[in-house]
Amino acid sequence: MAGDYKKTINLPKTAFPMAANLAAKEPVLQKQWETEGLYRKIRKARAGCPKYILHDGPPYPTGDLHLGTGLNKILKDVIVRYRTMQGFDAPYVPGWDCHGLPIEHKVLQEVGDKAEQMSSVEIRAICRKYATKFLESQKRQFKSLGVIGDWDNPYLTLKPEYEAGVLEVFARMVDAGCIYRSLKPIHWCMSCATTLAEAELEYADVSGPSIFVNFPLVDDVSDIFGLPKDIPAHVMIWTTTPWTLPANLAIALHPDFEYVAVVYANPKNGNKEATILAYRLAAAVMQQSGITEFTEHGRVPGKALEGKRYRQILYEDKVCPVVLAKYVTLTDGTGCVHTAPGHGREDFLTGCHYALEILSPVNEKGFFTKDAGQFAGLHINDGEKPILDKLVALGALMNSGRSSHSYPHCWRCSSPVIFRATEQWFVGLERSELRKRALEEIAKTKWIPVWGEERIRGMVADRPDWCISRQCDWGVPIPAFYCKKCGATLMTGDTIRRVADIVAKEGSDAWFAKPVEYFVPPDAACPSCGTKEFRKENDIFDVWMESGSSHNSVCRKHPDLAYPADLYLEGTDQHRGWFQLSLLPSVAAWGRAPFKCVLTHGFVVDAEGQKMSKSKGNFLSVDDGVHKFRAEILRLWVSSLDFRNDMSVVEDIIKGNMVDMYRDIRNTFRFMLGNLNDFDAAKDRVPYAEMVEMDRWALGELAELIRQTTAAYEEMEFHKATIYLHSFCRVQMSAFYLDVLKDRLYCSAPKWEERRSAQTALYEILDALVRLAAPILVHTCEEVWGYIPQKSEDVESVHLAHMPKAKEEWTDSALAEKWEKILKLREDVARPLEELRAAGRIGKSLEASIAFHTDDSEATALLKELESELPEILMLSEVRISTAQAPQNAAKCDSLSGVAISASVSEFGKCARCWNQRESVGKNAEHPDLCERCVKAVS
RNA sequence: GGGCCUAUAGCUCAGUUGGCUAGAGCGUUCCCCUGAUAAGGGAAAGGUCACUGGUUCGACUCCAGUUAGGCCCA
Repeated sequence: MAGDYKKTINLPKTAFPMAANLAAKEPVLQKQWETEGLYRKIRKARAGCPKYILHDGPPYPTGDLHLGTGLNKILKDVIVRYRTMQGFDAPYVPGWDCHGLPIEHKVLQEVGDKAEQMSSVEIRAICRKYATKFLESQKRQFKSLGVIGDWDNPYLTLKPEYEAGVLEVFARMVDAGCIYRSLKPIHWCMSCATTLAEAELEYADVSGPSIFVNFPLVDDVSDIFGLPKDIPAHVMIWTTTPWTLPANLAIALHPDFEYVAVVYANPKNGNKEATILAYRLAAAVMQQSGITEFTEHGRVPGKALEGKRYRQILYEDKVCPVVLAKYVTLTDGTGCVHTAPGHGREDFLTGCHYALEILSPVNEKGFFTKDAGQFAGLHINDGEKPILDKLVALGALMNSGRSSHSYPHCWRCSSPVIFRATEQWFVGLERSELRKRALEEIAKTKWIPVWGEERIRGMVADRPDWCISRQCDWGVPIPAFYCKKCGATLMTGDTIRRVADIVAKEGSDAWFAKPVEYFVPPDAACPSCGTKEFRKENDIFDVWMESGSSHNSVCRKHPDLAYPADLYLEGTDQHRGWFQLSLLPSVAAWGRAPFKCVLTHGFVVDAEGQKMSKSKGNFLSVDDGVHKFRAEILRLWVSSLDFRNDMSVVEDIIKGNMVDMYRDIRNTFRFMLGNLNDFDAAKDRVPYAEMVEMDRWALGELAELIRQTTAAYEEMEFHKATIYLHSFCRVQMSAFYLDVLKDRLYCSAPKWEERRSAQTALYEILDALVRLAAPILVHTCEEVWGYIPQKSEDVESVHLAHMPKAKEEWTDSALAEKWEKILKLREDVARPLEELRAAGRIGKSLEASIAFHTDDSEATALLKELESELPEILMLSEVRISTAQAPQNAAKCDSLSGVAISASVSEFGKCARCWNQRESVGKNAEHPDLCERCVKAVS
């Protein structure tokens, strides 16, 4: 009876469940790793090994954790685990960037009006609480992704020792001469009374005035343009910020553009006058100003007008120069640019070039100062009208309208920001050749992808000096002292280190809580006037200075880490952010880049490729991702993408493709585990040379997989590693090798050599596969590891194990070549079988018989050589080779020229045990329903 | 507006120095198996290589531009 024979075959047996049940299993494994202290065990196991330092870029602990931040951590985790398994000591110390405006802003909002009465120390305490709360939430989410690291001891920029490390870097930068204090126009929020970094600006379209103003020339230009001497000449400018006109100190022309003098009758008084503007814009501007009758005179390049003086129209006795600047364009305005060095970045540069005053007659709340003369005391928003009125009265306002353009706003209070010159601390890019040295370090660093180098190079080459002052409370103080008498600055490397020592013990709160005497060296005197009384600096550091000092506070200080780091890995937005602002302090303080290699990834975007944001409603947090897909699926998804591009989240795709992909890999593991159930690697292993050829082929494929996958990990091309792993499970294993192997595994007697041969191959494959996949499928591979009967490496966790190495003997190119042909042949055979199946004549391929028809001697020779193996390999009842004419319906054989294939229903009896249809069935008297092999197997 | 980047089947990716009919896996459709079974196997359909020009005997590949999207900056 068939039922009886079923008991005699070796069906796979394993407790490894088919259903992953990740929702339940992931937290259990994560908890287990935590309680068993896996991270510490790994450190211990790899102690003394070469280090591989991936230095974590600190996220900001506020709001929901973006899935992209989770993706970043997953990528880091894959790298850390891979390096660990390659035998490196690869510690991972995660960190958080805890200070800064966003938290302070939120806290101040929550506290409300009471904030006015609170001290800095009190506000900072609330900020600390806020940061800690979100940090813990983010930590939990990162851990839920299966990311391993020193979660119990992360680095936090708010810890005293971290803060002291920032000051140490700063002290060295001061020693190196890179730090200076200067008046400089910077983005300023009038309502918050603070400077703003670029990152703290939000651009929005605003509608504002758009005016054209004539400034009367003092110097004579009649010869240049061929004008009558008696006509007063002007230069016409255009501006959308009339309130900056009191600060006007120059008018900039492009040196090469052509300028003309236009003569017309002033509509206000009918007087004939001339004004200069760019030739290409002249007619349009005049017509726009409602002047239809005018004549153009001369045509000279801007450089011909350099140094000509004009009168600052708002002030009787002020004379300013015409200057040249290459940033002047002809897209808007007149080609003559109103220049206020105290109110614009380019204006400032031009001002520096021409040694103009950095005039900024506006105070911190936005009111004109006495330097604005008649406008003093007015708020700039209220000053617009008086200014325009005066221009009208003077007949200088040629045109006045409104225009809409993009304008920066404070991210904190959303009010429009201005450029205002104030005293600030700067990192000077030209000091101590910082820019040059930074560029050299960029060239020495490996950038992945390569265009990252071009990107950051451009940014560093063009960036202005770095303003590191912030007028806030939540941060590390800039440890400067000012003489109470003369205002001179006292700040040296040594005074800073003195503060750093105090901060290391007491935290930066001390600066806000203790009097200045606590910090100033006992005998310090003002370098300028000798006074011994000082006041403390109120400004704190830009947070980038803090996170940019992590190379010192973390890499140099942490016992597990090292400087420089092997790798920084963040999104490509950090070329301007953390990468650059870590590079500058590191180069200034220690003379080299803090990293050897920088890897960047794209962003997580929605299904349409649009960026995810809360306002669009397409935002996904890490928690959302884990709940929807589970960490393991998310990890597989992240690993399957080419992360150099943006990655779009399509929920159905992740749920469909990734879950299917996961299942393929999981079931491959399960099949192998089930069939190794009775295999004792110590006793039953078959030496390579004695293995069945197909099993040797499988090991050859495994060797290739190990090579390819390892190379992909090495190049950090995880999507390739993932494809190789999946494709191996799916194509080489499930669709072919494992399918064919079933007969041998199930139907041989348990101890037969050919069965042990197959098991040997399966054992090696399982052993290698589980490690190759472990950096990605951290939970599943750990689960599999627990089911492997005799591990080749006696460690409790797969994450303590090493990456597999292909044995040299496994690679047999002649064998691989031969089997490549066989696999092609298999595809050719499948088509005629499909026809039989469609006709309802066979079900499984074992019921069919195949005949190769050929008169080609080469093909015949090859087929003859394979004849005896082919029934097993192709899972057929019988394979015949015929030199007779092929029948009409024979199928073409693509892989062998001159060969046709015909399929027919086998006439042999079906073995009741192995279900093969073999000639030998019925030949044995004792077991008339068995084939020859099965007779042996049951005897 | 400027710098950098991306664009190949429904999805994720290959496509070497320009060279036969552009590949793979997944998904889809149909079929088989029921001894991996909420598994497994097979077959088929699917692409104007974003678009437009140019260079070339020949372009997915090189060049220019356009469109869409991303990051950074104004």
